[in-house]
Amino acid sequence: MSKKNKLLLSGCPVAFGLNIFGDRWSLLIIREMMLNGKSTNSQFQSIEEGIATNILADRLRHLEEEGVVTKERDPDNRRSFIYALTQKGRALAPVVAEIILWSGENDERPFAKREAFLKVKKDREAFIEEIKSA
Amino acid sequence: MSKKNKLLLSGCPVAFGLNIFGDRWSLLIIREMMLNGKSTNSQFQSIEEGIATNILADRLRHLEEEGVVTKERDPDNRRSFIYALTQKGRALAPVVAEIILWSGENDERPFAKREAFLKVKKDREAFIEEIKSA
DNA sequence: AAAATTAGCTTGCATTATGCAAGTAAAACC
DNA sequence: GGTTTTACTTGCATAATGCAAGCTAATTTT
Repeated sequence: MSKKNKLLLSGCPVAFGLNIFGDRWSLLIIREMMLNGKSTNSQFQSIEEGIATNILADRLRHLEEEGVVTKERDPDNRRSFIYALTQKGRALAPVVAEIILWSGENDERPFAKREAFLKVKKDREAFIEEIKSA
Repeated sequence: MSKKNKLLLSGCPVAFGLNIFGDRWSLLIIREMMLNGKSTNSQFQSIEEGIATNILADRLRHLEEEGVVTKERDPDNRRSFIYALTQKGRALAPVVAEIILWSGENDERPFAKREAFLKVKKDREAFIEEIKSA
């Protein structure tokens, strides 16, 4: 999402959001933080869908620039950085929750993972609250 | 979204959704159908952000293949096609609603359009119901 | 204290997606 | 019958993504 195209200039809220997380990877990185407790570059590199290291670096930089995540040295291992969701980033929990709900209702593939779906479906508010108060 | 990459094979619900609407344009097309009553190729071509005609054709084809929209001849103008959201497509209303809410809370640009945000914020359920029962 | 390893990148290059302008075909209008 | 409308497709330029290798700093190992 390094392009400065017209999406930026339309005042539309959908376009605004897409400019920040509307690409192939950003929401997957955010998913890892929200659902799987990942927080470092190397942990993100191991995400199942396989993100290239240059793209990962670009997306983390972008999310940081947009105020969705923070980047800080890990005090216990100073060659590592810890990425964490900001309040603005945690506020994306309802978006992630609704995507999970929609996909859970529509994904008929036998290998579809339903754990997250069942959790959100059981108690959407608890799921969101858990992330927001993290 | 014509790529057959690993996102398809991860059983993750977030990845499943992204494969269907996680690109720069699909949700904008869906937005036009949900919010602005647009339904034909030429109407989509006039969306403010400016989509190329080949990309538009590709995305409409993909959304149709995924069962999000239907494509039918306009009986009143047989050179035109009418695209309409399926039940599966209308079920994306909560996703769109949450993106609008998040953006509305975070978009500080002076030219940000707040109409949709205010509407969803005032009564999220009514907004969703209006789309689902359309 | 050197050597090896870990972590987080960057770089160069191939592949793929996107964007733009022009063109095509069928239907409708005059 | 000629022009316009509608929905595309095509060819080509530009940009994004993916892949493998390389680099630097911090840490661990020997």
